[in-house]
Amino acid sequence: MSASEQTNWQSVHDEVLRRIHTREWKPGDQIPKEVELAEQLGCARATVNRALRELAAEGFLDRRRKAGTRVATHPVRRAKLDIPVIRLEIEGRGQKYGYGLLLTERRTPTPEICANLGVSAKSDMLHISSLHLADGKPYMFEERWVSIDTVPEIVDADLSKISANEWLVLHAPYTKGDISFSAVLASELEAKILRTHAGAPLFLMERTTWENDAGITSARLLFAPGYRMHSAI
Amino acid sequence: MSASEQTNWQSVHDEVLRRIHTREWKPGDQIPKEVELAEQLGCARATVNRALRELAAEGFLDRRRKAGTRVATHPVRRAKLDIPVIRLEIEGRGQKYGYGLLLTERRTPTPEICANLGVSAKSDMLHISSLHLADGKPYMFEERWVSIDTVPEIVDADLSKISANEWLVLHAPYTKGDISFSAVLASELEAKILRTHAGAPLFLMERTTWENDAGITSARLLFAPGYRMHSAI
DNA sequence: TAGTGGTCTAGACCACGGT
DNA sequence: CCGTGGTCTAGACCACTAA
Repeated sequence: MSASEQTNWQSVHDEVLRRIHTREWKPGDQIPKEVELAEQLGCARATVNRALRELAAEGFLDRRRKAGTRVATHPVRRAKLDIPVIRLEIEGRGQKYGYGLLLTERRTPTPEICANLGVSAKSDMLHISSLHLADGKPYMFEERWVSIDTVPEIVDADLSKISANEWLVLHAPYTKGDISFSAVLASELEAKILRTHAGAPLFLMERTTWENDAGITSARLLFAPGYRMHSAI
Repeated sequence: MSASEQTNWQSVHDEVLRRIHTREWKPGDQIPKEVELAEQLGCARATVNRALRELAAEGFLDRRRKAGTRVATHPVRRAKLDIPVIRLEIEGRGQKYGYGLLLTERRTPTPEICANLGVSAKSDMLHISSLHLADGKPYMFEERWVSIDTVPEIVDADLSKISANEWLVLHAPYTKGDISFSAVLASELEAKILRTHAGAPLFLMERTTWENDAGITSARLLFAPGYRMHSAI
């Protein structure tokens, strides 16, 4: 405690976390106010503030003006999922990335897609199906709709060379996005594409993005059997 | 720019994000250094630093000493998943939470659990099966192993009243955790418990936690068909 | 209304890492 | 080496909110 030489915000962070872990401060307990902690630990209040702010963001503390800082009673753990471009995810594991464009068509969207993106049924959209491979094996089947109204440049992109996902990342930044995960059964067609059998359990990721309420894209990403998404908490 | 009245770190954050979104600053571009931005926006360098630090944490910027700050070329999106206690997740949606303990037994773990937790095959563990309900319907089936060596107090807990998950949150804080998500098929037993049919696609969440390399618990959480986990990005 | 966290400032020094 | 971000400090004022 007082004997520590280094008094940077990280050491304060770690010290507070230690006291929580050792149950010196229990869930629900009020901890000393910033000024007191700063005195105890021999640093400026701003330093303590930085440490406690991060701990609150990590879910370990609840802070409220006037009420003080308390150890979270139900430490909501926040898993941070990095959602990289698929190519980088595969290459990052040392596998060879492959990509195949299966279909592109320009047409009006299905009612479901309209609802997702919040666009009219007459929207001009690009429908893209593609397959991503890892070491030559099917890895993920992507079905995507892109709003041509919002991103007109997409019609000039060569989507046989660069995946729609990657093109969009570079050319159409979004301001808002939704992502969801679930489990589904492979249909006949999906099974064929992913080289598995109908009825196999597939991990499904659905993403929709907007630029200031203008729908950009809605995608359905179906991963081959055996896929696991993981993270540290 | 100069006309803005409010110059807090959030306005700097938003202004920089705006310049990225409007492609005034494109992926890979170097942006002005902190001192320059502080001058431009009429605030202290610390304020700019705070804003840019958050943007870097959000994945929009890459920052390196001496090399300066650049717009991220592949904006890795970070989805923040809140992993609350199941009871709160259900109650938070306004549904009635129910819980039933199916089985507890004290025994040595399976080889798979040993591998997950990194413990010996002779460990003293508690094996717990339970079912969580939302509005009376099966919601999640939990199968959990808890190390009695690491958390001896668990044997005195009344797990018919409080779920092991919730008990652990209150009494056994962890320092490290893994979480993974995948899709599996329901077995006969699992189908019966979740009141569905064998072969249904189920969303599986697996969690393992440690306290300084001492394994605490490993859990397999099987969600009823139709479960979707989602998040904003 | 008063106490607590939230933030800003100006200045300083440090640490990393291009050149 | 030396420029850039990373951090600390002391002090100040503000904003929220419990009492």
